[in-house]
Amino acid sequence: MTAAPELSTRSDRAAQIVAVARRILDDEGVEALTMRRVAEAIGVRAPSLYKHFATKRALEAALIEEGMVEMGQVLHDAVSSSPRGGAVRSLLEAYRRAATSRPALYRLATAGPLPREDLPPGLEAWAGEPFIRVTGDPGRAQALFSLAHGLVILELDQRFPPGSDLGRTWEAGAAAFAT
Amino acid sequence: MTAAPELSTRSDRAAQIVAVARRILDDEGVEALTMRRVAEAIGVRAPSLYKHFATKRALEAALIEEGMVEMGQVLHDAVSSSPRGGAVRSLLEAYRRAATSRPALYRLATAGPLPREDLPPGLEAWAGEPFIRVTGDPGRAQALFSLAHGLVILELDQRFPPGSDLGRTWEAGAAAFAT
DNA sequence: TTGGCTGGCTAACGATGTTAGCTATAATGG
DNA sequence: CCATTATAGCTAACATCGTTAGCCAGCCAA
Repeated sequence: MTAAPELSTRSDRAAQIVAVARRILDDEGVEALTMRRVAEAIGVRAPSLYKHFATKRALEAALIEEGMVEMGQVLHDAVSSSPRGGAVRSLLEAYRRAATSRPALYRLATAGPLPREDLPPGLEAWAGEPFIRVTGDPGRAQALFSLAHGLVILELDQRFPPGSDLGRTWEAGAAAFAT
Repeated sequence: MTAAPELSTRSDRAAQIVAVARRILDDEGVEALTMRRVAEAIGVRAPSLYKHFATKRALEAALIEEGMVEMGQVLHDAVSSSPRGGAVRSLLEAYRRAATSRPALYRLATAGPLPREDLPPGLEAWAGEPFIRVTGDPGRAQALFSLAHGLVILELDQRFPPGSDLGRTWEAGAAAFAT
């Protein structure tokens, strides 16, 4: 219910860099996201990017911020419009769809430690709110988030044995947390 | 209950390389695991390693195999010796302890796609068996595994907000899946 | 006019995985 | 017992990566 936090403001050039990086990430995958590749797509040389982002990690943080905003919005919408008693399922469905439709960004945003110092304060909490709304309890919220993330990341990485019925797997997860 | 599958056999040198790589991984973290670092610790030059492992990924696969065997053994033991009705909790506790005591190996073994072609057949299924024993259903087993993995990886990556009571989070997860 | 800021550039560094090509030693077969 | 072949090391090098140093052109304010 809380309003989305203030997002970072960027110069035109910086915004363009982020947009181009995002397109490369979505279209060509995470291994294509190199400073030289981003620079080339803009029509500039790699070292020039460092006039706008101190490090590749900082550029990634901008992408992570974008990903968290989109994901948070999707999840807030999902729980707001969920049918009576079906909030957990709506949340999990929305989570799965949002993550698998931008797999590289999801991975970038969730693998490894969060660069919290490069993210707007409050963003993390805001994006996680839907889990609290749906469970009513911080411990249960974090457990449900862990389940959702585990399901998504294992699905993206094809860690389930080939031929697994992932629909049943997600359903079993939802059933465990349904009220 | 199934017996552990046959493991890979290696020459003395290959086994030594894996052992050294494992020590570096455990003691110095994943970013220290480079071909040159491993070679140096053995007293050899990096290109010589390629006489024993075709690629770094193949060496990592050997480490992943080791990790899956250790983890599988721990989980099998945990469900075998679990008190009546407490199998889910025993399994989750064992999973958490085994993963967090070798964080770099756990990450290596679970981040990104499995190099299935470099792993002994049956190992993956054997390591996952305890989840089926405890849930009685493949869908629920995969969901419980997803929860365990999500909890562990988010904990290792410090993705939970600082100050979180992870004990409560794990307990909430166990409660959702307890029979 | 001058001085500094902005944002490009080239050249280069060090690290990484990996390959090519050479060589010494060990094993094997006639 | 010698000849050959496989094993396992070596050096040199390559391409790619993030990143830094140092230079310079243009613009804007004092």
